[in-house]
Amino acid sequence: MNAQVRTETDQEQDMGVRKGPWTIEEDSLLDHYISIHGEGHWNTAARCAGLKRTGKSCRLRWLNYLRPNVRRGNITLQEQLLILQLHSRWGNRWSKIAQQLPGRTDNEIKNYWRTRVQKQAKQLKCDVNSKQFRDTMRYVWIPRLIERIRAESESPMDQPIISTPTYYSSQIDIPVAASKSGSDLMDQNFMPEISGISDSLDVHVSPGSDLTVSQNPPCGHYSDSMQNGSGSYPENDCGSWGWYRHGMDMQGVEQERYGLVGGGDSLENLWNEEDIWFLHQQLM
DNA sequence: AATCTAGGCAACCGCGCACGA
DNA sequence: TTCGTGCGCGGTTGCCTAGAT
Repeated sequence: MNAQVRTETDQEQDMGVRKGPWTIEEDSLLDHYISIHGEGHWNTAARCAGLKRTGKSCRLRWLNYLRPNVRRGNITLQEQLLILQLHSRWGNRWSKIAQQLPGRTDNEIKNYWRTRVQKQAKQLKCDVNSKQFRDTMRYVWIPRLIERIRAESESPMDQPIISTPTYYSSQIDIPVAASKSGSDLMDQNFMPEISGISDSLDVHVSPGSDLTVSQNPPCGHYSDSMQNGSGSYPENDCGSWGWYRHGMDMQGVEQERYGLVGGGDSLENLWNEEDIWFLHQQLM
């Protein structure tokens, strides 16, 4: 390293900047400072609050932990569903996705994705960006989640114990309250029979898990028609499922079988705006 | 009971953007 | 226009813990 180019890290070390887990005292100092001066100006906050932390570290601690109304743990089915859908639309735009999940942080959603979703991709022996994985998510997991949401709404006594009661108020009864069954959350025009598709994918979801695949076909088992393309689908503004607009067979099949018309991106329409808006309202 | 391993999560790092001087 | 600073974001790392052996 050029001796004259001092990095931020070098300077932090000189200043005795603390790293690692936050202590209760540090939390208290930061919380107290922000309660008086408000958010922002993180470097100033770190300095004036008497914290030997970087502004970045203070900001992160506040946003991910100290901030009021931060929800922790227990990603709900509805939230999982929304995450899957929004990720399909926006890709790894974690902060943008987090904005649609009140109380959730981008970090938490990112961790959820990496630990739960990517784990499933690993079990499938394929990449999260592969067509197989996307199809599995679309045709198996999302319908499965919707079914579970519907099942829970129909038998509220079976609902799991929730850590944040205010969130799980009666309004969580999504399908009933909005005259939409769980499956209605998915635009039927875009959902072929789940069984048929999942059979063709040779993928089965374990009944008791959210995103658990019980049979793991290597990607090579995937039918040629489903593997049309390179296997990598660069993300675009229309979502990480942008591959769908590239003349994939499934699009033609769906259009033929379900009468898709119009020039819209069929994955964009996997859920319509109303569905996404409605789910979002349930989470507010 | 001790050790190993994998999962989950908090925190850090580096990059890029916005903005003001 | 350039430079410095602050901030936000996505990617990565490393620690802690629970379960398996």
